[in-house]
Amino acid sequence: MPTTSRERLVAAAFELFAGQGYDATTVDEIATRAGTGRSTFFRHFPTKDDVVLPDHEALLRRVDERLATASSAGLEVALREAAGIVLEHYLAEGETARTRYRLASSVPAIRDREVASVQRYVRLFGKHVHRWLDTEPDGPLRAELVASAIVIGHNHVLRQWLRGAVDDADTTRTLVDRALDHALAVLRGPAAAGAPTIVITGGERDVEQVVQQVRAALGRP
Amino acid sequence: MPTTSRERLVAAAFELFAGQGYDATTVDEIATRAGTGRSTFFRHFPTKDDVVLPDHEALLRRVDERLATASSAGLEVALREAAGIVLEHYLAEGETARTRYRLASSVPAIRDREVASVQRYVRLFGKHVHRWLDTEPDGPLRAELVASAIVIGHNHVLRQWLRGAVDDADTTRTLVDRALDHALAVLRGPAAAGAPTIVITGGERDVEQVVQQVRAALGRP
DNA sequence: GAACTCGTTGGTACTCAGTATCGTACTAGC
DNA sequence: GCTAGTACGATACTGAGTACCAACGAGTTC
Repeated sequence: MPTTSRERLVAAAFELFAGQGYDATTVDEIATRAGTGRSTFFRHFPTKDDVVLPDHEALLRRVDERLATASSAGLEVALREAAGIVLEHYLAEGETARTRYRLASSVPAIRDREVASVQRYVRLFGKHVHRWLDTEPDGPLRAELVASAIVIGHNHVLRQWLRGAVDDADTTRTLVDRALDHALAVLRGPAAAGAPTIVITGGERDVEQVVQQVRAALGRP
Repeated sequence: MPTTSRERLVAAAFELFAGQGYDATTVDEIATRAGTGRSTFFRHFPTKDDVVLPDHEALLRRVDERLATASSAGLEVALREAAGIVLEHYLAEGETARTRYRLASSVPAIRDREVASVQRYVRLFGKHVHRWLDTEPDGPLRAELVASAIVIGHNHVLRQWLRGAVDDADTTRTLVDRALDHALAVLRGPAAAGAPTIVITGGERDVEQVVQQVRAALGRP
């Protein structure tokens, strides 16, 4: 079983971090346990954190590619699928992702790195959403809101899966879809200048019922 | 003018960072320029970054206090005022805040710290919004969305002021108010289970016009 | 005024992350 | 068999952050 030194380093790091904690573990120990030199560690990972962090670069690239090909009509689908790419990556990682999550929950250094990564996804989504909103009033702000809403919706459900509160992959996918309904409502509901914008989410969409609700909501029938 | 050593350290750090860059400046240099010892630096600031970062602790505490006293009816007002507390802090800081912004824009280490700080505000807002949404469906997710939307709206305008794109304080306040309209729309638009929830933002709220819009939107008149 | 706190400071020594560099072993291709 | 490229190990260095101790000055008490 001659795994690569990179893989051995990752395995050793996960074991040591779990066993004696992140701060109490030195890069020297990780390298020694992996049967390699300290130089090799830093040749594979720029910092100590990176050995347990996922490869966001590749993931961001794939998300970027999916969003870049989105047409105006297919924007929502593209956003959902882009979020799906990330979700599927984590689901495929399985237990590794969950171990990392527990680590990030207890080690501030790793948590901060993760937060910074999340920000990169928000910026990426924002870049593309902005392309579709740039003619609209408050386009840049709304693009940022939508992008962040999508990432939050996705991560909200992802965390449930990482914690083990949800275990089934299909259930997780369904929940993400529902969470993205909320997120995309932000996209559909611009604050128009002339005619008001109306967002209807959830429930049965019986016209007369909705109309009645509108009359009631506006207060003066 | 015997300023405290803490103040001298902050001043020295800003000067050196601006002059020769963040990475090229050592804590030793900062301490020497401030006419103090290296020990004194770390006695005042836990890390090198912290010397130029704002005192988020105090700010978070004040925001927390404002939100804690919010009644159900005054929730939106409380959220706006809480955001206002942060805005006023930056406006009062003036040029210092702008210098820090330029620093954070160019130094990844500082930018990451700022991103982590922003996350703390989101969590704080989320904690309080959650109290008001916990009976509603998808309360935790919606609370997170609203909290993040408020912080994004606030920061979106704040950044314009920091960059100097907006210079007048009153204009900035007005823009934040408008940005928070978008953010709070997320709060008002829950995805109800039975009856749909309807969010109407912007424009004239003439009932018949809205009803007509609803009929058109739902497609089957 | 001497002794006694107590908070602020400076100095020294240490650990460890991260960088730079050099020599070496292994492999591929000609 | 030779060479170019690549992965590796070892060493030495910088600088952030920690731990500890000794000194100084301003009260305070006897």
